[in-house]
Amino acid sequence: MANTAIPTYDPQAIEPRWRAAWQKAGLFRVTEDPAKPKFFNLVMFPYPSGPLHMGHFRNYVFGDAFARYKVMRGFNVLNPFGWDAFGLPAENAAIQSGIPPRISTEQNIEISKGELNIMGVMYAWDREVTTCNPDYYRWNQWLFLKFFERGLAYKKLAPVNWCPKDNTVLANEQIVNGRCWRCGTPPTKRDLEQWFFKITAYADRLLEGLKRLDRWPERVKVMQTNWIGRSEGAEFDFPVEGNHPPVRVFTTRLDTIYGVTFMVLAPEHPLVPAITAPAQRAAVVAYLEKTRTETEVERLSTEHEKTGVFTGAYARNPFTNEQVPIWVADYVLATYGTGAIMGVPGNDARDFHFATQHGLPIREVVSAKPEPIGIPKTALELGLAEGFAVNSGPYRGLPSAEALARITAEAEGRGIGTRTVTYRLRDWLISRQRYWGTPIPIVYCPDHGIVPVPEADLPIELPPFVQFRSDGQNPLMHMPEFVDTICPRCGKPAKRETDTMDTFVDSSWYFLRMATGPDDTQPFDKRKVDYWMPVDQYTGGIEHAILHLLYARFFVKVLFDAGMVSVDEPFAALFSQGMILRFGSAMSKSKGNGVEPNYIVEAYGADTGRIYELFIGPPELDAEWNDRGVEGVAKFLHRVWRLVVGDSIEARPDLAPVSSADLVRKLHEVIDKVTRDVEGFHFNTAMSALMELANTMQSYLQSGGVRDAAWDGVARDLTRLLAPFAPHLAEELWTRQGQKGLVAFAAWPEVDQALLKRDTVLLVVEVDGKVRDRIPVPAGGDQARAHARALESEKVQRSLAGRPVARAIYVQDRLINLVTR
RNA sequence: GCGGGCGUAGCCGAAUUGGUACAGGCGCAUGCUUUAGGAGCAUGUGGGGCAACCCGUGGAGGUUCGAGUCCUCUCGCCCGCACCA
Repeated sequence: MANTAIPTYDPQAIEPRWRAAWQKAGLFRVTEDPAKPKFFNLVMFPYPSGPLHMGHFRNYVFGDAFARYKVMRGFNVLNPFGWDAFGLPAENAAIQSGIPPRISTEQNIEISKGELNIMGVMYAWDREVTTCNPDYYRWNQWLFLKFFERGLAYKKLAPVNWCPKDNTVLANEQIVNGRCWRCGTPPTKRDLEQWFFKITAYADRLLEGLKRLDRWPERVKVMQTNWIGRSEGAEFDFPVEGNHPPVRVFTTRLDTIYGVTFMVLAPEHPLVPAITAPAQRAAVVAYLEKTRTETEVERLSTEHEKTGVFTGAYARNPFTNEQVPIWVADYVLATYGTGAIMGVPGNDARDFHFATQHGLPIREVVSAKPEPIGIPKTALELGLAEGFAVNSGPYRGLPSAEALARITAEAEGRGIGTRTVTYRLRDWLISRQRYWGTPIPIVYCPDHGIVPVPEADLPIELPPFVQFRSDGQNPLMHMPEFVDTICPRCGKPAKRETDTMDTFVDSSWYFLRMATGPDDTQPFDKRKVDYWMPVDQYTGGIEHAILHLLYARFFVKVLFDAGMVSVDEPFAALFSQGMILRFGSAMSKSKGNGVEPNYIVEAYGADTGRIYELFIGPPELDAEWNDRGVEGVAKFLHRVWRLVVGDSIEARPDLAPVSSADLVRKLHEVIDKVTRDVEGFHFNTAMSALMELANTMQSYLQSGGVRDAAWDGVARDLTRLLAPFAPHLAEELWTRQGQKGLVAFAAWPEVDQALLKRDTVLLVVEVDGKVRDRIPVPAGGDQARAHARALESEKVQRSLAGRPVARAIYVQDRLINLVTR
């Protein structure tokens, strides 16, 4: 059947030519043109780890296809890329290999860029951002100073999470299941002076903003909401017997105050040493030592065991005037609320376990009825805590909510408590005791203490070449030429901060830099940023649901308050794509289950790889890579080639004929479907619609259809529909169809609603809800006519078996249901 | 434990508001091509039954003319949070 005069589809021969053409034509080269509608399309920029695999490409192919589509829809599309280039892997690799991070990073970027290119993934490279370049990180330092000026960057001594493997501290967000997010090592606690960003000041704004993000996945919003963990309650003072200050507790259930039978302080609570009685001192000290040396994992593993010791001190319940013992226990966290709680074992499952374990009394204060019904025996029954206050003095018999309101009012009236809101969110710890990051622009002066580096002295450059140490310490600490400086205020000798910034600082504003392009005078250009922001479509992995996406939102809110940007949410629409799995787990270098882009390009061509990634499954779900599936896509593209370029097609007169009108209608159905699917990021169903169109074109030719003008129109539109997804093939076909210019810049096909209409539809006929026949009827017909036609059907008559039709349900052009009962 | 989501063919998966269950791909079967192989192309393909028909979206009920879709219960799987007072 192969006609030697017709060239076959040879992707390796055509693809490089079209990539050169796009570069020459400036695909994705943009300027801020107020006359055109803008579209900021962004994929999360990666860490430059060198060779990519097809798992990485899912994100890039989605982004590239979507950006190309938006160009065809007439938008001024900003489609930039960059490298989140600071961070531990390069430094750790350098310690192993001796190659400086700067060099290995550059090499890795070149490798990755080459692979993006051969897959036809194009970007506005003139706006590339590489975070480890001084012309980027100097603006990190500049922004740090702005945060410092606004009181949003501060230093404090705090018990922090220390990763002994990575030799650095970690932010709370970077502890995943009690382990370091990067290397999986259980962190230990250390008391260190560290730099923080005051993200807690924005807790409510970060929550409120989520409500407006209607084009974000629900699960990401839920995760962020839980992470921020807002809870309303009251702070409340318990006087301590003896000459001690009162202990302040936070509770959301002040209505249970009559049930307090003990109090608990966190081991790190500052009052613990002061109030501990001499007789208990040894036991308390031993307990503090034990909790201190335990890792998070060890504390988690003893989850159900509520350890603690009595301090020997007593507090007084201001409502009952009862004496209650004060304990220390590590189930109370120093970093949440006030670091102290009132123990209400009759209503709180944790307090119940603690009381049971240590023989403390349990009193019923919440009951299902307005009178006591007896203490619940299991923790399960606790926590179902809404009911009526009982054993609660003047408040007994009141519903929980009312008791809460009244007791809170009394506490406020007596000046011993106030309504407060507490968050689970902690301030963002940004110090890292590592070399490969942005130096924090601070100087320590013996006379002036913490002194910010003046803007004019920026950047504080990271020494490009350093001697790494076997003990894992930050090499900067041991470089006098870096550390020794003078105080910007008094000129006397002073020391530089040697900690560097968390790399999540770098990624919190890179999109603003991309919206600006190269600029020596400022971190970003407000005019350009106002034009491009917010990001209209942001695509990346779910692993950043909290970390990066929360930090970036925080940054933009701060910059909004500073008048530097005009939006306070950076990402209008977010898409979190699933991973590509192979042999059951995520593709990765270490597992050796990656598929290399080079292999795909050489074996099938870049377009096959791209379409397969789009077709493999629902974009938001993980998908298993299947080598045979790739071949199926390759067959599809070969078929498209034969159809469009004009190879002969075997006639099949035995098949149901496809008319020219059928073909054109199918085209418009597919235009409609693909357009809606792409807008909704349903690339898998968009690809299957394109396959259907090709199958219909095949059937048309098989049943004797000819390649006339209508056919040519269909072929041209198929080419345009393919352009964002199989861009090389589409360009080649476009040229072979005699079209001028690049299909990349052609207009996206429009649906002709009139052509979607059918003259005749197949009406489903049901009898008592069961499908009995399908009959052709004129489209848009009325019920009476359809009913009459349905009754003519032999199959319908057989089903009715003479029974009268009691009523009929009619859905125009879809079905008629004849009901006999 | 709390929160979110998901169970459809041998496999991956489609199905506006409740209206023809299974589009598209893989696999499989058959055929074509003088094709050296597991290549290429085409056709067919949920199960049962000779047929008329019957059955079929994890399971059991329910609402409805009509349920993959809505409701109740139940089983299984995945993800997130996890002593947050």
